[in-house]
Amino acid sequence: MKLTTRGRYAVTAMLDLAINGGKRPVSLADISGRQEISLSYLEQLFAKLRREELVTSARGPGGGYRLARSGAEIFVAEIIDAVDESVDVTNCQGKGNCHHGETCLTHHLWEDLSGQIHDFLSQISLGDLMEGRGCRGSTQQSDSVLQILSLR
Amino acid sequence: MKLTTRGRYAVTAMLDLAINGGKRPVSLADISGRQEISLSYLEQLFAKLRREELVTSARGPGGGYRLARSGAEIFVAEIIDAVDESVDVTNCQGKGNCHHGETCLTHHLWEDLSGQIHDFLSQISLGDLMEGRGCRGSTQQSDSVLQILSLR
DNA sequence: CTTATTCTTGACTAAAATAGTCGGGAATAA
DNA sequence: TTATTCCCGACTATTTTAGTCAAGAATAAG
Repeated sequence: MKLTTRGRYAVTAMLDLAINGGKRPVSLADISGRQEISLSYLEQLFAKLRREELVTSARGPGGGYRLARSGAEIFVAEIIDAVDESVDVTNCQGKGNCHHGETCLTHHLWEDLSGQIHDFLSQISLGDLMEGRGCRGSTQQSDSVLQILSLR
Repeated sequence: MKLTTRGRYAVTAMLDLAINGGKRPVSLADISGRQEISLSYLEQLFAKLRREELVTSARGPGGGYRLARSGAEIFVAEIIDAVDESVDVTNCQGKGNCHHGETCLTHHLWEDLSGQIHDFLSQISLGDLMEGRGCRGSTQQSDSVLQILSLR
């Protein structure tokens, strides 16, 4: 698992879709306008999201994308995995050129950290994010996400 | 906090220093040879590590670098912070262009995740890594790191 | 004192990843 | 029939990462 701004874009876009997608699908043009992400870039991202069956698409006027499942069943980790290619395993793994143990040890460190990040993001669904805090207005909101995210 | 291969290089190099550094300082040429990291690249990294006072240097023949503190007192998070410039805060923060709350929410998500990663890596010292598993030979080792890293 | 060693610094280059663009097409609802 | 929207591949620009190069300062060892 890799964490880049691409993953952020994807999660933001999916969250937009979860919030603004009711009965009608949501067009990428709408998401692009609201989230200020380049339309063509969104197209690239959603091609991957569709391949991973996180969204379904409908062409033509009034078309767009829908979540393939409910927001409560789509987790942040899935979204990131869909758009960010997996990390290339470095140095010692496979090649056997592990000189003194150090390389291998740090390798395990990164692998495990990566696992922890994955676990963390696998617990958070789009539904959780939707219930959480907004940006404008009140500072009161449901505690569900705040607990998970340990936001103050 | 950012996680890149640069951080991996730095931790690997520091671990090499922790293991091979006894009374005498360790030259970058040695680390370069053992860890197969470009000497000049190491120089750049150690310039930053020195600025953050994680290592001390000695010039001249027999010179090199030493850990500024004992390995038990130097944590992985410090090393990564020293070499990887802090992440640029994206979109909604500061600018106030937070359209519907979504942007802001994901922003918090990333911030909190970043905090969790930082906490995780702040608990692991070079000393912990040294006590852990090597690459060659036996699969038996002390449990200290294994517990922290939850390696099998 | 001389010299080889090693850090120190800054500028530069190469390669890779990321972000974004462009154009042509296919499906389809209005 | 047409405007809308997804679909797809190739292309470009920008940024980051990794690595190079060269000149110089400190210093231990001979």
